[in-house]
Amino acid sequence: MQLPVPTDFLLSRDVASYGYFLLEPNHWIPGTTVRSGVFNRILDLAGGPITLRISQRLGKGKPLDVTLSRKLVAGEKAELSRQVSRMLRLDEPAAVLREFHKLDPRWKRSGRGRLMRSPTLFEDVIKTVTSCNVAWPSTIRMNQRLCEVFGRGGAFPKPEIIAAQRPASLRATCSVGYRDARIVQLAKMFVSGEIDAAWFENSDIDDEAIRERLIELPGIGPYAAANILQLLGRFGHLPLDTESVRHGRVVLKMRGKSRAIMKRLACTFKPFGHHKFRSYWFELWMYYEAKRGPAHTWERDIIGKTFTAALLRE
DNA sequence: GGTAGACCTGGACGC
DNA sequence: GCGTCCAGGTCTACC
Repeated sequence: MQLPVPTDFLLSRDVASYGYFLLEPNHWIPGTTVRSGVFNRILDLAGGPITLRISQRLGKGKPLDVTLSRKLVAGEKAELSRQVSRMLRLDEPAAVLREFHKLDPRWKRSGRGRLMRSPTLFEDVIKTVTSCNVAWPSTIRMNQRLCEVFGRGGAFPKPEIIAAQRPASLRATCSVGYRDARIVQLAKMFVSGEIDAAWFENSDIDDEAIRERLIELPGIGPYAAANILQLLGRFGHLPLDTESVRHGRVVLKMRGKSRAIMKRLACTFKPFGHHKFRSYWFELWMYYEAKRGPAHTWERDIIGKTFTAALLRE
Protein backbone atom coordinates (compact mmCIF):
# COMPACT_ATOMS: atom_id res chain seq x y z
CA MET A 1 0.00 0.00 0.00
CA GLN A 2 1.01 3.65 -0.31
CA LEU A 3 0.65 6.43 2.23
CA PRO A 4 0.68 10.11 1.19
CA VAL A 5 2.96 12.47 3.13
CA PRO A 6 3.36 16.26 3.46
CA THR A 7 5.43 17.90 0.71
CA ASP A 8 8.44 18.41 2.99
CA PHE A 9 8.49 14.90 4.48
CA LEU A 10 11.72 12.92 4.06
CA LEU A 11 11.65 9.44 5.60
CA SER A 12 15.38 9.05 6.32
CA ARG A 13 15.66 12.46 7.99
CA ASP A 14 12.35 12.38 9.83
CA VAL A 15 12.67 8.85 11.23
CA ALA A 16 16.25 9.42 12.37
CA SER A 17 15.28 12.51 14.34
CA TYR A 18 14.78 11.19 17.88
CA GLY A 19 16.41 8.37 19.88
CA TYR A 20 13.26 6.24 19.91
CA PHE A 21 13.97 5.18 16.33
CA LEU A 22 16.75 3.01 17.83
CA LEU A 23 14.41 1.29 20.30
CA GLU A 24 12.39 -1.90 19.73
CA PRO A 25 10.11 -2.56 18.03
CA ASN A 26 11.46 0.08 15.64
CA HIS A 27 14.17 -0.97 13.24
CA TRP A 28 15.72 1.53 10.84
CA ILE A 29 17.90 -0.15 8.22
CA PRO A 30 20.25 2.42 6.66
CA GLY A 31 20.60 2.35 2.91
CA THR A 32 23.53 3.22 0.69
CA THR A 33 21.79 6.48 -0.24
CA VAL A 34 19.48 8.86 1.64
CA ARG A 35 16.53 7.46 -0.32
CA SER A 36 17.23 3.78 0.19
CA GLY A 37 16.83 3.43 3.97
CA VAL A 38 13.99 1.22 5.18
CA PHE A 39 11.97 1.60 8.36
CA ASN A 40 10.64 -1.67 9.78
CA ARG A 41 8.08 -1.61 12.55
CA ILE A 42 5.88 -4.26 14.16
CA LEU A 43 2.36 -3.15 15.10
CA ASP A 44 -0.17 -5.14 17.12
CA LEU A 45 -3.46 -4.59 15.27
CA ALA A 46 -6.92 -6.16 15.73
CA GLY A 47 -6.01 -9.12 13.51
CA GLY A 48 -2.69 -9.73 15.29
CA PRO A 49 0.87 -8.54 14.89
CA ILE A 50 1.98 -7.26 11.52
CA THR A 51 5.38 -6.09 10.27
CA LEU A 52 5.51 -2.93 8.19
CA ARG A 53 8.37 -2.25 5.81
CA ILE A 54 8.29 1.45 4.99
CA SER A 55 10.39 3.09 2.28
CA GLN A 56 10.29 6.26 0.18
CA ARG A 57 11.96 5.35 -3.11
CA LEU A 58 10.99 8.52 -4.96
CA GLY A 59 12.31 10.99 -2.39
CA LYS A 60 11.06 13.94 -0.37
CA GLY A 61 7.33 14.55 -0.37
CA LYS A 62 6.61 11.39 -2.35
CA PRO A 63 4.29 8.70 -0.95
CA LEU A 64 5.60 6.04 1.39
CA ASP A 65 5.67 2.50 0.06
CA VAL A 66 4.41 0.22 2.83
CA THR A 67 4.86 -3.54 2.48
CA LEU A 68 2.91 -5.66 4.95
CA SER A 69 3.74 -9.12 6.31
CA ARG A 70 0.12 -10.23 6.00
CA LYS A 71 -3.22 -9.13 4.56
CA LEU A 72 -5.21 -6.57 6.52
CA VAL A 73 -8.57 -7.54 7.98
CA ALA A 74 -11.58 -5.20 8.01
CA GLY A 75 -10.95 -1.98 9.90
CA GLU A 76 -7.20 -2.42 10.21
CA LYS A 77 -6.20 -0.08 7.39
CA ALA A 78 -7.53 3.01 9.15
CA GLU A 79 -5.84 2.01 12.43
CA LEU A 80 -2.56 1.30 10.65
CA SER A 81 -2.64 4.69 8.90
CA ARG A 82 -3.47 6.41 12.18
CA GLN A 83 -0.57 4.79 14.03
CA VAL A 84 1.97 5.41 11.25
CA SER A 85 0.79 8.99 10.96
CA ARG A 86 1.29 9.55 14.70
CA MET A 87 4.69 7.89 14.66
CA LEU A 88 6.04 9.90 11.72
CA ARG A 89 4.09 13.09 12.54
CA LEU A 90 2.48 13.11 9.13
CA ASP A 91 -0.35 15.21 10.52
CA GLU A 92 1.96 18.10 11.38
CA PRO A 93 1.27 20.84 8.82
CA ALA A 94 4.20 22.06 6.70
CA ALA A 95 3.14 25.59 7.69
CA VAL A 96 4.05 24.90 11.33
CA LEU A 97 7.52 23.83 10.26
CA ARG A 98 7.88 26.93 8.09
CA GLU A 99 7.05 28.97 11.20
CA PHE A 100 9.75 27.08 13.13
CA HIS A 101 12.31 27.68 10.39
CA LYS A 102 11.48 31.38 10.35
CA LEU A 103 12.06 31.51 14.10
CA ASP A 104 15.22 29.40 13.96
CA PRO A 105 16.70 29.50 10.42
CA ARG A 106 19.55 27.14 11.34
CA TRP A 107 17.36 24.18 10.37
CA LYS A 108 15.77 25.58 7.23
CA ARG A 109 18.32 24.13 4.83
CA SER A 110 18.22 20.59 6.23
CA GLY A 111 14.47 20.87 6.71
CA ARG A 112 14.66 19.38 10.18
CA GLY A 113 11.61 19.96 12.32
CA ARG A 114 9.61 16.76 12.65
CA LEU A 115 10.45 14.52 15.61
CA MET A 116 9.78 10.81 15.43
CA ARG A 117 7.65 9.33 18.23
CA SER A 118 5.62 6.18 19.00
CA PRO A 119 2.33 5.02 17.47
CA THR A 120 0.58 5.38 20.85
CA LEU A 121 0.81 7.61 23.91
CA PHE A 122 1.17 4.51 26.09
CA GLU A 123 4.36 3.48 24.31
CA ASP A 124 5.73 7.05 24.51
CA VAL A 125 5.07 7.19 28.26
CA ILE A 126 6.70 3.80 28.95
CA LYS A 127 9.68 4.60 26.71
CA THR A 128 10.13 7.85 28.64
CA VAL A 129 10.07 6.00 32.00
CA THR A 130 12.63 3.49 30.69
CA SER A 131 14.93 6.36 29.75
CA CYS A 132 14.94 7.97 33.19
CA ASN A 133 17.86 7.53 35.60
CA VAL A 134 19.60 5.05 33.35
CA ALA A 135 22.27 4.91 30.66
CA TRP A 136 21.09 4.57 27.05
CA PRO A 137 22.19 0.91 26.57
CA SER A 138 19.91 -0.04 29.48
CA THR A 139 16.99 1.80 27.87
CA ILE A 140 17.63 -0.23 24.72
CA ARG A 141 17.61 -3.45 26.70
CA MET A 142 14.43 -2.67 28.66
CA ASN A 143 12.48 -1.95 25.46
CA GLN A 144 13.95 -5.00 23.72
CA ARG A 145 12.90 -7.27 26.59
CA LEU A 146 9.45 -5.69 26.98
CA CYS A 147 8.76 -6.45 23.31
CA GLU A 148 10.29 -9.94 23.41
CA VAL A 149 8.59 -11.05 26.62
CA PHE A 150 5.24 -9.26 26.61
CA GLY A 151 4.65 -8.05 23.04
CA ARG A 152 2.60 -10.16 20.66
CA GLY A 153 4.87 -11.12 17.76
CA GLY A 154 7.59 -8.73 18.96
CA ALA A 155 5.30 -5.68 18.97
CA PHE A 156 5.33 -3.21 21.83
CA PRO A 157 3.14 -4.72 24.59
CA LYS A 158 -0.37 -3.42 25.00
CA PRO A 159 -1.29 -1.84 28.36
CA GLU A 160 -3.68 -4.73 29.12
CA ILE A 161 -0.76 -7.20 29.07
CA ILE A 162 1.53 -5.11 31.28
CA ALA A 163 -1.32 -4.27 33.67
CA ALA A 164 -1.84 -7.99 34.29
CA GLN A 165 1.78 -8.61 35.34
CA ARG A 166 3.29 -8.68 38.79
CA PRO A 167 5.97 -5.98 39.13
CA ALA A 168 8.52 -8.62 40.16
CA SER A 169 7.90 -10.46 36.91
CA LEU A 170 8.63 -7.33 34.91
CA ARG A 171 11.77 -6.72 36.93
CA ALA A 172 13.05 -10.28 36.54
CA THR A 173 12.47 -10.55 32.79
CA CYS A 174 13.00 -7.01 31.49
CA SER A 175 15.72 -5.48 33.75
CA VAL A 176 13.49 -2.52 34.56
CA GLY A 177 14.67 -2.45 38.20
CA TYR A 178 12.70 -0.24 40.59
CA ARG A 179 10.60 1.05 37.66
CA ASP A 180 8.63 -2.22 37.76
CA ALA A 181 5.70 -1.11 39.95
CA ARG A 182 5.52 2.29 38.26
CA ILE A 183 5.27 0.72 34.79
CA VAL A 184 2.55 -1.72 35.89
CA GLN A 185 0.66 1.11 37.62
CA LEU A 186 0.83 3.29 34.50
CA ALA A 187 -0.49 0.40 32.39
CA LYS A 188 -3.38 -0.11 34.83
CA MET A 189 -4.23 3.58 34.59
CA PHE A 190 -4.33 3.39 30.78
CA VAL A 191 -6.57 0.30 30.95
CA SER A 192 -8.98 1.81 33.49
CA GLY A 193 -9.21 5.08 31.58
CA GLU A 194 -7.71 7.03 34.46
CA ILE A 195 -5.15 8.06 31.86
CA ASP A 196 -7.27 9.09 28.89
CA ALA A 197 -5.02 9.36 25.81
CA ALA A 198 -7.67 11.40 23.97
CA TRP A 199 -7.62 14.03 26.72
CA PHE A 200 -3.83 14.34 26.54
CA GLU A 201 -3.92 14.56 22.74
CA ASN A 202 -6.63 17.26 22.79
CA SER A 203 -5.01 20.45 21.47
CA ASP A 204 -7.72 22.60 23.09
CA ILE A 205 -6.26 21.89 26.51
CA ASP A 206 -3.41 24.16 27.54
CA ASP A 207 0.12 22.92 28.16
CA GLU A 208 0.14 23.69 31.87
CA ALA A 209 -2.97 21.59 32.56
CA ILE A 210 -1.37 18.66 30.70
CA ARG A 211 1.92 19.12 32.54
CA GLU A 212 0.22 19.22 35.94
CA ARG A 213 -1.62 15.99 35.18
CA LEU A 214 1.52 14.27 33.85
CA ILE A 215 3.59 15.12 36.90
CA GLU A 216 1.00 13.43 39.15
CA LEU A 217 1.59 10.11 37.37
CA PRO A 218 3.87 7.44 38.89
CA GLY A 219 7.43 7.64 37.63
CA ILE A 220 6.85 10.99 35.93
CA GLY A 221 8.81 13.97 37.30
CA PRO A 222 9.70 17.32 35.74
CA TYR A 223 12.02 15.85 33.10
CA ALA A 224 9.67 13.06 32.02
CA ALA A 225 6.66 15.42 31.94
CA ALA A 226 8.49 17.86 29.66
CA ASN A 227 9.59 15.01 27.42
CA ILE A 228 6.06 13.61 27.14
CA LEU A 229 4.85 17.12 26.34
CA GLN A 230 7.15 17.27 23.30
CA LEU A 231 6.02 13.78 22.31
CA LEU A 232 2.47 15.16 22.45
CA GLY A 233 3.52 17.88 20.01
CA ARG A 234 3.89 20.59 22.65
CA PHE A 235 7.40 21.96 22.12
CA GLY A 236 7.38 24.89 24.55
CA HIS A 237 9.07 23.02 27.43
CA LEU A 238 12.61 21.68 27.83
CA PRO A 239 13.24 18.25 29.40
CA LEU A 240 16.44 19.24 31.15
CA ASP A 241 18.70 16.44 32.38
CA THR A 242 22.40 15.73 32.80
CA GLU A 243 22.73 15.54 29.02
CA SER A 244 21.38 19.09 28.79
CA VAL A 245 24.00 20.20 31.31
CA ARG A 246 26.72 18.48 29.27
CA HIS A 247 25.45 20.32 26.18
CA GLY A 248 25.50 23.61 28.10
CA ARG A 249 29.07 23.05 29.25
CA VAL A 250 30.63 21.45 26.16
CA VAL A 251 28.82 23.12 23.28
CA LEU A 252 27.47 26.37 24.70
CA LYS A 253 30.54 26.95 26.93
CA MET A 254 28.46 27.61 30.04
CA ARG A 255 30.13 27.56 33.45
CA GLY A 256 28.81 26.88 36.94
CA LYS A 257 26.79 24.27 38.79
CA SER A 258 24.18 22.06 37.13
CA ARG A 259 21.23 24.01 38.46
CA ALA A 260 22.66 27.32 37.23
CA ILE A 261 23.34 25.84 33.79
CA MET A 262 19.77 24.55 33.56
CA LYS A 263 18.49 28.05 34.31
CA ARG A 264 20.76 29.50 31.65
CA LEU A 265 19.59 26.90 29.13
CA ALA A 266 15.98 27.89 29.82
CA CYS A 267 16.92 31.53 29.11
CA THR A 268 18.93 30.65 26.00
CA PHE A 269 16.03 28.85 24.33
CA LYS A 270 13.26 31.15 25.56
CA PRO A 271 13.23 33.19 22.31
CA PHE A 272 12.12 30.07 20.41
CA GLY A 273 8.80 30.11 22.29
CA HIS A 274 6.55 27.16 21.55
CA HIS A 275 9.23 25.70 19.26
CA LYS A 276 12.00 25.79 21.87
CA PHE A 277 12.33 22.02 22.23
CA ARG A 278 12.95 21.64 18.49
CA SER A 279 15.74 24.25 18.59
CA TYR A 280 17.29 22.65 21.65
CA TRP A 281 16.95 19.09 20.40
CA PHE A 282 18.41 19.66 16.94
CA GLU A 283 21.41 21.36 18.55
CA LEU A 284 21.96 18.20 20.58
CA TRP A 285 21.29 16.00 17.57
CA MET A 286 23.80 17.96 15.46
CA TYR A 287 26.42 17.30 18.14
CA TYR A 288 25.70 13.55 18.07
CA GLU A 289 25.87 13.53 14.26
CA ALA A 290 29.22 15.37 14.37
CA LYS A 291 30.49 12.54 16.62
CA ARG A 292 28.83 9.55 14.96
CA GLY A 293 27.92 10.56 11.40
CA PRO A 294 24.45 11.36 9.98
CA ALA A 295 21.69 9.77 12.07
CA HIS A 296 20.17 8.03 9.04
CA THR A 297 23.38 5.97 8.74
CA TRP A 298 23.21 4.68 12.34
CA GLU A 299 22.77 0.93 12.69
CA ARG A 300 20.47 0.17 15.62
CA ASP A 301 22.34 -2.88 16.85
CA ILE A 302 25.78 -1.28 16.61
CA ILE A 303 25.66 2.44 17.25
CA GLY A 304 22.77 2.32 19.70
CA LYS A 305 24.66 0.25 22.20
CA THR A 306 27.81 2.34 21.97
CA PHE A 307 25.88 5.55 22.50
CA THR A 308 26.99 6.19 26.06
CA ALA A 309 27.62 9.49 27.76
CA ALA A 310 31.22 8.45 28.37
CA LEU A 311 31.84 7.90 24.66
CA LEU A 312 30.16 11.16 23.75
CA ARG A 313 32.42 12.97 26.18
CA GLU A 314 35.49 11.79 24.31
C1' DG B 1 10.30 25.20 49.40
C1' DG B 2 14.59 22.96 49.35
C1' DT B 3 17.51 18.86 49.84
C1' DA B 4 19.69 14.26 51.21
C1' DG B 5 19.45 9.62 50.40
C1' DA B 6 17.45 5.40 48.44
C1' DC B 7 16.03 3.11 44.42
C1' DC B 8 18.38 -0.58 40.34
C1' DT B 9 21.25 -1.70 36.51
C1' DG B 10 25.22 -2.05 33.82
C1' DG B 11 29.40 0.28 32.18
C1' DA B 12 33.96 1.71 33.67
C1' DC B 13 37.82 0.94 36.20
C1' DG B 14 41.33 -1.09 39.30
C1' DC B 15 43.46 -5.11 40.76
C1' DG C 1 37.60 -12.48 35.95
C1' DC C 2 36.13 -10.34 39.98
C1' DG C 3 34.82 -6.55 43.06
C1' DT C 4 33.81 -1.75 43.60
C1' DC C 5 32.34 2.67 42.15
C1' DC C 6 29.37 5.63 39.77
C1' DA C 7 25.73 7.77 36.64
C1' DG C 8 21.04 8.54 35.83
C1' DG C 9 15.58 11.04 37.29
C1' DT C 10 11.99 10.24 40.71
C1' DC C 11 10.24 9.72 45.21
C1' DT C 12 10.04 10.19 50.17
C1' DA C 13 11.29 11.93 54.49
C1' DC C 14 12.94 15.54 56.78
C1' DC C 15 14.36 20.29 57.87
